[in-house]
Amino acid sequence: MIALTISEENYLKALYHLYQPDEGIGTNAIANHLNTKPASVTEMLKKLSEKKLLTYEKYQGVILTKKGYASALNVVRRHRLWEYFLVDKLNLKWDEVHDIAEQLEHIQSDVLIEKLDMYLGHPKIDPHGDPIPDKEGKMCIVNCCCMSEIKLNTKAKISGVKNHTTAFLKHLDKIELVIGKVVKIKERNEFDQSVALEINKKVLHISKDVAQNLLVEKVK
Amino acid sequence: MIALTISEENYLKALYHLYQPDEGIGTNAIANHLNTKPASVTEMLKKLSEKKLLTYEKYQGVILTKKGYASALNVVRRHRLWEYFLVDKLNLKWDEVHDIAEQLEHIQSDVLIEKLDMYLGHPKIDPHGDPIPDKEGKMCIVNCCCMSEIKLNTKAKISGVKNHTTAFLKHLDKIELVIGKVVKIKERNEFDQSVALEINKKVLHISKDVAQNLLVEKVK
DNA sequence: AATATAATTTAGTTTCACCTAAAAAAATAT
DNA sequence: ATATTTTTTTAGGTGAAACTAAATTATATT
Repeated sequence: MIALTISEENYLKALYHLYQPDEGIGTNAIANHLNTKPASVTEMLKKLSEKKLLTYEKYQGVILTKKGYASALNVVRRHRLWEYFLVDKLNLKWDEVHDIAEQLEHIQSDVLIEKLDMYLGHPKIDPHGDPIPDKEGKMCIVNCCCMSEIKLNTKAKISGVKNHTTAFLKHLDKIELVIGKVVKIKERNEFDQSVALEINKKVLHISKDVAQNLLVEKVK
Repeated sequence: MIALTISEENYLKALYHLYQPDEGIGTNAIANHLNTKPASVTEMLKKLSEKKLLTYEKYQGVILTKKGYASALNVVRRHRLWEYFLVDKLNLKWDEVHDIAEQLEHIQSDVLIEKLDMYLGHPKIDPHGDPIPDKEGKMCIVNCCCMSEIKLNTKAKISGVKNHTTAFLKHLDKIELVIGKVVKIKERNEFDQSVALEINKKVLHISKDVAQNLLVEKVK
């Protein structure tokens, strides 16, 4: 594998996250995701295309190649392992780790990552409920769906978040909706799409915005 | 404190390491230390001088200001804490950690470093025997001197290395001269400045180059 | 003190990753 | 089908941090 710049890695990661089946990813979407401008994206796509990390044709949207996908997954792996480390070993809060992991993910050293993975005990899921790819890019399938799509009166376990912003994560802490908690969906309001949950006999009302960003797993 | 670029931090660190009392540091020395060219150094010195991190006047050599010194020490602190982490927690070998720590030292997050320091138990000495500055820049005085300057028949404990290259550290591993080992200086050869050591009744001959790069502490 | 050598600085380029403004292509609406 | 809007690309520029080559200043030697 050729060494990539931090920017290149960030583009690959963005493409990984923006991927939708049967859709090329647009310049605007990428620019938006990376807080940059479409013109800058076009340039970078040309470069990455020359490196065979993605297939790019003018105006056609972009798709990662096998090689590009593997590189992207590798960045994701590093990011999630570091997040796990920060929370599990250094006791940082789950809302504090994203920006730090954004930096740590770019440290170049395969040995480091292998040793870190070993030290952490080969974790499979990061603190936000996202799966951690292994060395070969394999990761467990998280059998989850969005809280706003689940049927009434089902029991479900909070298994992850879609939104990784500090604001959202802090809000979840405040209402004590942390990963692992088991809830029962009691009511969905037509008017504002808010949801009523039952947690240990108590009722908790959450807004549509919260429900839409929560991932849950059905529980028997 | 203003955020510095990786390059700026590397220059400050170089200046810290190159410091000699009553001497301005020359452009050539810096360029050499950073594997760059004197012309590039001049440019950077101007920039750092504008940021009040050092005092610079054309052709006069350069000296860190209080502010610059503090920033440099902070980089050194981060570097050494990460080295400690890599060896103590991840079980990397002491000759593998330098390049990785060179990258990790630039991660920007005060919280991270405080948590890391706490997690490691506030270590005072890194795996190469160098003192780790605390948050305020204070560090313990390592009362050591060069193996090639020590008197005959003194007992001494290996306490650090001057040379941090992989080649040197691997060599030390091979001859089992690791930090903490207690030796007695038995003989110094006029001819090649090589040194004979006694370690547990056995005799070990080390070259001038090894002796010059080993730091020792006298032992009663 | 004059000259040779070494160190340092200036001037002019390069590369990377970004930018703005304008042009071109594609998608959408009338 | 044409016009409008949106998306994407091109063209030209910027700042950071490096570079080379040439000029300048400092130091060392005779």
